[in-house]
Amino acid sequence: MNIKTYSETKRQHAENLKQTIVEAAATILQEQGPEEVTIRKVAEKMECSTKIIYNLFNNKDGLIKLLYLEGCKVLAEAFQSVSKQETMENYLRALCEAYWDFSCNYTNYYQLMFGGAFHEFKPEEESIQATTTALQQFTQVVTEAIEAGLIEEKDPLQVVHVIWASLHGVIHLHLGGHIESIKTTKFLYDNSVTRLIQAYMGSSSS
Amino acid sequence: MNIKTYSETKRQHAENLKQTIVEAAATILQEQGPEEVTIRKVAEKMECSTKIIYNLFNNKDGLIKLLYLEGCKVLAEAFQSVSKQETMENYLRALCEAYWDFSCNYTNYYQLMFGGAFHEFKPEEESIQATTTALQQFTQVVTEAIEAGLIEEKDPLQVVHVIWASLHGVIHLHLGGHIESIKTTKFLYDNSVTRLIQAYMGSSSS
DNA sequence: TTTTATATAGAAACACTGTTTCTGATACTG
DNA sequence: CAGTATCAGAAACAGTGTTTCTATATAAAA
Repeated sequence: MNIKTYSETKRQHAENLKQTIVEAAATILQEQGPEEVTIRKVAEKMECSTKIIYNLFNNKDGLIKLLYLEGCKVLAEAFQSVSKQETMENYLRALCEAYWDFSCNYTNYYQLMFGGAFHEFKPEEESIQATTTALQQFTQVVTEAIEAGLIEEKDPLQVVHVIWASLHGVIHLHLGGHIESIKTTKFLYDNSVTRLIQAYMGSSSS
Repeated sequence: MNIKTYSETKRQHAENLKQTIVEAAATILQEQGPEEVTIRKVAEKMECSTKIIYNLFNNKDGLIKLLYLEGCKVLAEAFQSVSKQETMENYLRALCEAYWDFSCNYTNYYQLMFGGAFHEFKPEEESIQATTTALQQFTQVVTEAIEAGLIEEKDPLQVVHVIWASLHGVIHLHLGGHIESIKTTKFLYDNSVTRLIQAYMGSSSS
C-alpha cells in the first residue's frame, strides 16, 4: 500500500468519525434542544477530547452547519413523503401541512435552522443550496401550477418565498412566545394557507 | 421626614437608577447589537458593580424585558407617526411600510424583540400586552375596515396576526440569512403586502 | 533497526458569559 | 454613641467557545 491509499484510509476514518460526531450532536439537539448542543457535551458523549472536534470541524459553526444540512434532509424527506394529491391546490395544502408537522415534530431542528437560535451561525452558499433543495418539492408544484395557468405570477421562486415566509412567520412568532396557544397558532396557520392559495390561485378554482 | 418618605425617596432613586441602566443597555444594544448586551458591559458603562444590576433586575431577563418594552414604545411611535391616508388600503400599506422601516432602522431592537436573539427570554403577560399596544394602530385600521365592510373576516385580531406573521416571516428569513439581498427581500415584502391586501380587501377596490 | 520528524490527542489554560457568595463599609435604629 | 441591617464591590463559581502546550504515537529516513 502506497502513500496515497494510506492517506485515503485516514481521510475515510476522519469522515466516519465526523459523521458519528454529527449524529451524537443531532441526538443532543433532538433530546435537549439547540442551546444544549455544546462542544463539551458532544465530546463527553463521544468520550473524547474537545480538540478532536476542533480538528475535524474548524469551529462550532462547522458542526452546526452539518446539523443544518441534516435538518434540510429531514425536511426534504418530510416533503417527499407527501402523497401527490388530485388537484394542485390540495397538493400545495398538503405540503404546507407537512411544513407545519416538521416544525412540530422536529422543533429543535427548526429552531436551529430557522429560529435564530445561533446568532453566530449564518447559512452560506452550501446551506442555502440545501434549503432550496429541501423546498424543491414546493417549487416543483408551484412551477407546474404556473405552467398550467393556475397561478398568474411568473417567477416560481418568488411565490415559494412568499409562501414560505408567511408560514415561517406564524411558526416563528409562536416559537418566540408571541402567539401563546398552539391551537390559536394552528388556526392562524391554516388561515394563512387558505389566504395564500386564495391569493395565488383565486381566479380559477371553485 | 418620616420613614415613609425616606423609603419613598429610596424607591424613587432605585427607579431612576433602573431607568439609567436601561438606557445604557439600550445604547449598547443599538450600537453593538443584542449579543453585546452583557451584564458586565452594562455595569462597565455605568461604572458600577454587576451586583447592583442584579439587585434592581432579578436577572438578565429582567433587563432584557425592559429593553423589549422600550422597543415596543419605539415601534408604537413609528406607527403613530404614520399620517392617515385617504383610503384604508393605503393606510394599511403605509403601516406595513412603517413596520419594514422599523426593522431596518432598529434592526437590533427587532432582533431582540422578535428575532429570537435571546433563547432564554420569553415574553410574558406584560410584554405581550406591550406588543399588542404597539400593534394597536394596525388593529384599529383593520377594525375600521371590517366595520366599513371592506374586510369580510370578522375578528380583527386574527387578521392583524396573519398580516404581522407574514411581514415578520419575510424580515426574519432575511435577518437569518436565508434571503440574501436586501433588494430581493424588499421585493418579497412589497409582494406580500400587496397579496395580503388583495386577499383581505380584494372584493371591493378596483 | 534506530533515529528523527511529524502529526495529533489530551489536559489545562484563556477569555468570556450569567450568577452567587463573601466581606467590608456605610447608613439607619435604638 | 453602640448596634444592627443593608447593600455595593471584589472575587469566586460554573458554564461557554477556543487556543496553547506537551507528551505520545506513528511515519519517514538513515
